[in-house]
Amino acid sequence: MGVAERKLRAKEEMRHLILETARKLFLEKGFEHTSLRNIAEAIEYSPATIYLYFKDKNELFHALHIEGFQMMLEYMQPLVAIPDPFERLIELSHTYIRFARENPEFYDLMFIMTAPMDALDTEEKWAMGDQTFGFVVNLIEECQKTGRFQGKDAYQMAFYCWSSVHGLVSLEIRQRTRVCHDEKMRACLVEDSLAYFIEAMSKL
Amino acid sequence: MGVAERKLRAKEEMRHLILETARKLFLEKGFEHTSLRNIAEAIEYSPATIYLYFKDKNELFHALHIEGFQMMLEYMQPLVAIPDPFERLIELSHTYIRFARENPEFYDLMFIMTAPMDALDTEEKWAMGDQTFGFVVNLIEECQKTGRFQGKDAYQMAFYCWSSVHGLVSLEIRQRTRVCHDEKMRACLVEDSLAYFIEAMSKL
DNA sequence: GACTTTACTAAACAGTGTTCAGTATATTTG
DNA sequence: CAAATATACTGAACACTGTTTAGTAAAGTC
Repeated sequence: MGVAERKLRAKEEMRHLILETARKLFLEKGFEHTSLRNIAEAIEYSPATIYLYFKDKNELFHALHIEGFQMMLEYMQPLVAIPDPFERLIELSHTYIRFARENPEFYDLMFIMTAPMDALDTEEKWAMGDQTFGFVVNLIEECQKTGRFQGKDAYQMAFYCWSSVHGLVSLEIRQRTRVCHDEKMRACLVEDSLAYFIEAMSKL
Repeated sequence: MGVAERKLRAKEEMRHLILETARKLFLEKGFEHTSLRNIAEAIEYSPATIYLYFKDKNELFHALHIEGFQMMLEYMQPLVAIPDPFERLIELSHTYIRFARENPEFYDLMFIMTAPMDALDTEEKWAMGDQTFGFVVNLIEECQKTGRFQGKDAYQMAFYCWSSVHGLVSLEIRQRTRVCHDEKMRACLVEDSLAYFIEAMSKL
């Protein structure tokens, strides 16, 4: 019978509504300044209702952080057109930084905040991160076929690349570029450091 | 007259008591699970008293994060005995990681959390970070005198080094090393990546 | 001894995430 | 169709949080 199916669909729609409203509010006012009560008010339901669709706030964060990875994937789409894997790796770094800068709240959620990770059970792995990371590993392996990164472990190398770019971006997002007094220099601190990274990679 | 001096001393002692108690509780239960009320209870004063010594919670965090930099400085002390600047740079990286691992809460406060930075006024610079960063810049300049990093900007290079090591450490602290399923590999993910970084540095 | 300053606090305010008993509606069953 | 059950939702409470303010009691000054 179609009743059960309709109910299931309604339940999923409600989940979606909560998620989209949460995302909208988070992007408008930031994570720090958005509460479950704000979200509940926006969808015109009681706060308790949210708990019928998400175990707790961390699980809501976790669901949103999956959306973040999908967004990131869209950013990365154009990269497939670049034939040379090393050039693709360089462009990946630039795109990664651009994603972080254009979506700082999402970047925070995906790679800095603890909340979405707390929603994972102990010993449960980080599926979204895992999948995305897999692409980088493959890319490194492709680079190795063209003679680069010889004798290096692709997995290890991928982590190194990721952490290098994350280091730059996360310092900027969390305001630590304020060590730099010169405003002009601060603006290109990340880009110029990335240039050093790329130079280093080309020599490895 | 000695009355004013005694009062000033008492005020400073009280500030110190709050700070030390806060530090103790933060290290015991973590920042997330320690409130101003907890701290007030521990020192057997009312929560409102804390506001006579600190503008708000962020300022307390800021005061603590200065203590963190002093702790870090102590970690770095033995490095002065290393004559070669590049070797000193390498050892600095290792020590930095060791500090982060042995004091994750402090590392978080110093380089990841936004709270202590929010305590700074707009356009006010980050004094502690600035001072510490200065040492790295000097170290890079010394390296340049021995022929390394030619044609690179020392300041820019220092930021690149810092961000590289921070990237590794912050991913670990904020649980993103969970992308790695293999527990054994995960344990040395940071160290092995650091080895790649050092190799890259030696070729720059 | 009266006046003022200082150090402190009780209580409230406005918010947070979360739980649970209860209700109204929708669906299924006899 | 009526009774029983299942579903979706909520009001109100709980136990917190950071922060402010009016008021108090002691200490210091004149």
